[in-house]
Amino acid sequence: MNSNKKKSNNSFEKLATLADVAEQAQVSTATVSRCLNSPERVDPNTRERVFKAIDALSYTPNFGARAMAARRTQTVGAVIPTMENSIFARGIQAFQEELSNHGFTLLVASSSYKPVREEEQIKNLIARGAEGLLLIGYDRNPVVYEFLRNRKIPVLVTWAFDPAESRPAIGFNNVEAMSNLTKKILNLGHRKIGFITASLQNNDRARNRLKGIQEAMKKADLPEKNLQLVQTSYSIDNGAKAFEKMMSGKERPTVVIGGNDVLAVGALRKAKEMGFRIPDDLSITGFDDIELAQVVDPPLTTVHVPHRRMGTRAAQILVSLINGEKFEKSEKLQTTIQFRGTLGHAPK
Amino acid sequence: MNSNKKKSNNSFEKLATLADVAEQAQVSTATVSRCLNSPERVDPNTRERVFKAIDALSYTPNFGARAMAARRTQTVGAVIPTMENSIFARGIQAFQEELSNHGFTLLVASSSYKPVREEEQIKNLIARGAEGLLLIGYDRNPVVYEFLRNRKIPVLVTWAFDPAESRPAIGFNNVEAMSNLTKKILNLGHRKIGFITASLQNNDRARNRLKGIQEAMKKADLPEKNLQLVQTSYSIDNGAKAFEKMMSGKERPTVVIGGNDVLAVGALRKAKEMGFRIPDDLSITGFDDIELAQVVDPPLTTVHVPHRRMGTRAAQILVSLINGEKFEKSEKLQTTIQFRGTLGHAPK
DNA sequence: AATTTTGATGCAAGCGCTTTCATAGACTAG
DNA sequence: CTAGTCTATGAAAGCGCTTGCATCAAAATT
Repeated sequence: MNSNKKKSNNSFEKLATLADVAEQAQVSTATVSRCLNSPERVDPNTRERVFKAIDALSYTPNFGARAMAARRTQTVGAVIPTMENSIFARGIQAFQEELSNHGFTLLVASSSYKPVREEEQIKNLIARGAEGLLLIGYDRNPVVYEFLRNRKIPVLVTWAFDPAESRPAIGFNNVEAMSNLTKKILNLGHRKIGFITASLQNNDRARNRLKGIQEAMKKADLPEKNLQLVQTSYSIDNGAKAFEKMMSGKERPTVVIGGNDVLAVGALRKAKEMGFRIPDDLSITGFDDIELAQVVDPPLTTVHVPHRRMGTRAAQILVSLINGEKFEKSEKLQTTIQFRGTLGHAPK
Repeated sequence: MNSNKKKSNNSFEKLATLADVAEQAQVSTATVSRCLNSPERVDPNTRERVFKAIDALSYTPNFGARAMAARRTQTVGAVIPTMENSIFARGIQAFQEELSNHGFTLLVASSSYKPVREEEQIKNLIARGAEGLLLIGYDRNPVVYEFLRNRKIPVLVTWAFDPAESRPAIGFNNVEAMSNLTKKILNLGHRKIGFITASLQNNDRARNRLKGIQEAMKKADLPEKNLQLVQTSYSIDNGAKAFEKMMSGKERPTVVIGGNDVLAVGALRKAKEMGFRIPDDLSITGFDDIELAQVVDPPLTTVHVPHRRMGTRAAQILVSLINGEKFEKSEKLQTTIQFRGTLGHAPK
């Protein structure tokens, strides 16, 4: 054989590395690296040679090596409860767009609403070099927060805003949002309310939405027993089942509040199947205002959440957190009630 | 100060590394590494000491370093056109579940239906160590395939199956699926067909669906002009707009085929707004059978795709491809027509 | 013309891990 | 009792990159 250096540049038994590019372009690895990271610092002629070599070898930098040497990754992580429905999709999309405006890449993972899974995913994202984390809601094992604090990873909570909590957050006040909706509902004469919610455990958002309903009812002097509760997990079918269960009792509510649009839409479907005329016989409301809400019939009255604004702002805040800037106080976004066709007066 | 070794184990100015754990546990880094990767090969007592140290230091392995040293990542990448609606969600979910059964982690990225963006994301995933790639549909710049071949990264195409293509794929035959649907439609007496589709450029799936319609029409001796086409991008609102445009001509179709459920649902919404009774005045069909299809009113007749099966099988195939096994021939999954309420006889 | 400044490049030390090979002690078998 | 076999561990060589520092030639300044 010939030289005992690297194998000939023409065969691909190994992936091309920086060193291969350097050799091919007759420069040092340092120069190649500079071509990639601060091209203005290298002579145009050299630069051209280098890029030619890069092309010729189909070279791509190895992210792991780069991250290790440079000790930064320009990556942030987000773990959301689910990707199956679009509850989080629009917000995350905006988050990611804004992130890339700042030169960051997003890694998303989902937890299936399971705390254990969330913890795994958080560790995974950290291991992969996430320099900051976006998490949904406040509720999680304190040791997770402690761990993150130890590792000095900035965390931003979103999809919730709780004035009683001190950690950085951007979101809406779930208590308030639901309380406002409930007031409207009560104004329409409803006195018996059904609430289909996700499990209240490990879910401050669900709990606070419930709290919002309860507060509004209390203010209207309605006893607690006028509120019926069904807990289930988020899916259209589960919403339908929960609705059926709720309506099988003798004390039927005149309005069913869905913990989110997915549950509400399930309830709506089942309600129509069961022959209810909406909203004359029964009212139904949702939460989130995802696309789904507009296309069902009648279109769903729901709490509108400014998804995109939340995502964009979250990105800005997280980036500044990563850059070591102090974040003075959490930001509250306003929700509004989106009246469509499923909320009406209580029937006689 | 004291020793000039690493700083004291109690302060967190740097993140804990393998070496720190080793020092704290009084073993070599090799042993710590073995504790993590093949615990059975280290003495139980030692092991316990090591894990205690790991806990004490909140240590997490650095993925980049590990990947570099071990030269494998147990990671696969997928780039899907969009996360905004749930077209791909169920399939990807199943894909990911099956992947994790095999000890692999999934990295997902989205391209927003833009080839350039897809290319970036592919490179990004490769840089991050993806050992295999799941891509949607066949259509993409040959240099991308060439690049991937050079890097010896197995690629599996999905959401499509084309007997004329040779690369590994698992999916359904878009021509056939749409042709079957069109036959049913023609049997119901429809002669003027509208098709709302995503852009046909860079999208073999959309093109093949069109081809399916055309073939069926040809077989029924219908002239091409009986097919009206509107191209738009995937969103409910665009579906609605496209529908409006299509109906503004004088030669109105009696059936509107949506290139997917999202477009169909948009068309359905607008149709109802415009006063059409569905399916008496006009029929509408979709493609994909996502949750959306069940909850609109009337529920959407659509082409059912076995999302979960496709995802699961894709994972199995990709893993075996990564393990160097040969993949004999691509797999075709069967679609079915899901009759619901939006397809009826052509009006008089 | 002598000196300083500037710009382009190379050298080499790590970044945090895995893994091969060597070693030492504890057992087993002859 | 000695040679051979295991088992548990450690030493050290990278994996592919970035970057501080050194170097050197050319340009700018005196």
